[in-house]
Order: sequence, then structure tokens, then C-alpha cells
Amino acid sequence: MNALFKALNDPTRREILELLKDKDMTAGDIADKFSISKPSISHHLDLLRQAGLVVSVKEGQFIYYSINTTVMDEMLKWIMQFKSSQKNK
Amino acid sequence: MNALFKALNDPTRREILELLKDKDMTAGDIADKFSISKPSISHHLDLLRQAGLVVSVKEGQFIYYSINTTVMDEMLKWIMQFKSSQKNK
DNA sequence: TATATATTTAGACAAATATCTAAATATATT
DNA sequence: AATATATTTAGATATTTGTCTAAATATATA
Repeated sequence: MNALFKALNDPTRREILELLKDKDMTAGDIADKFSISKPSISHHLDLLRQAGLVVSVKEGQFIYYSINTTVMDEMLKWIMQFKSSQKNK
Repeated sequence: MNALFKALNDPTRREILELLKDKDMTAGDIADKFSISKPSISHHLDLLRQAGLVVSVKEGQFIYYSINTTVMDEMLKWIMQFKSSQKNK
């Protein structure tokens, strides 16, 4: 949970997820979408991976990143607890 | 959105929300639940308020805090966008 | 095998964050 | 009016975070 909230607490990382929502992308292609250095994007990708929000697969000299939404379930559940307890008031 | 993710990116603040889920509480009563100084808790409450996650009402010398879950809707929607696009694969 | 391309790792640095103590403000009580 | 209680504000400090450049690693190509 901590890693998850931490990963999402950055606009660049959230944008990366929105890119990956549509299609898998290589680290380089992702970096090209931002005006931030490649090492910085690499670091963002690392944090997203630590949170389980993305998965990486090496193909030759490229590394493909894809989104993994299953880890979001725990977070959704956590948020929903508040919504459902609010109902009974 | 930024303020919202920022506010939730801290275990203490998330715990405060869980306390307020059950009942409204004064700043002091909230602080007593943690081994952190009152000024620090006051600061956490301020960040929660900035995000719209809590509302405060002054009653005499006390300040009551209550949770507001409506701002979570935007976040839920943001997360759900990923879940629903995942479905079509 | 030498060079080019893709990506990460290492190390530095400025900005943001969580925490503290001390002081300020506001209300209640004696 | 003086004192006690509840809370915040101010200012300081250590840690974390986002970013950078330079270097390292790994694969592809000439």
C-alpha cells in the first residue's frame, strides 16, 4: 500500500501509467514523451515497478513496459471502505 | 488530484482518515491516538484539509474534524479508467 | 571486433516533507 | 483578571525525493 500510494504521488508517473493504458512501450519511447532525462524516467519506472504497477520484459536491446492494474484493487478497496461507511449516516 | 494523492501518501494521514471514518473527533483526540507531537498532527490535518478530505468546525475551544469522501470520487474514477481499459484486451 | 543504440546505475544536489520545540492565539474557568 | 486548556503558527532540522550528468552494461550492426 505504501509503495502504491508513493508511486502514484507524482504527476510524471501517473502520466506514464496513462500512456501504458493504451499500449505497451519501451523505456526510450516513454522517455521521449517527457522533457525529463532518460535516467530520471528510468527511476520513475523503477518506482512504478516496485509498486507492482508496471511489469518489464526485455526484448533484445529494448525493455518493454506494460501496466498491471491488479495491484490497484487493494487501493480501490481501501478507498471504498470510506464510501460505504459514509452511506450509513 | 495532486493534493489528494499527496495527502494520502502518508501512513499517519491515512490512519487519521480511518479514525474519522467511524466518528468525528477533535484535533486533540486525534493527536492522542499517535505518538507524534500535536503540532505535527495539526500539520497533517492541514494537508488533509487542503485536499478536501476533511472538514473542520470550531466549537468553543475545540475543533472538530470530520471526513469528506466526495473528493475521493475523482480519484476512484481515475483509477477505474485503467481497470476498464484493461477489460478490452 | 569496433561502434552505435538502449537502458540502467552511481553519485551529486536542490527542493519538498515530516518532525520537533517554542511561541502565539483563542476560549473556558476560577 | 489571571490561569488553564485546545489548537495553530513559526522556525529549525534531518530525511526523502526528483532531477541531473557521467559512467557502466548489454545488445545490435557494420
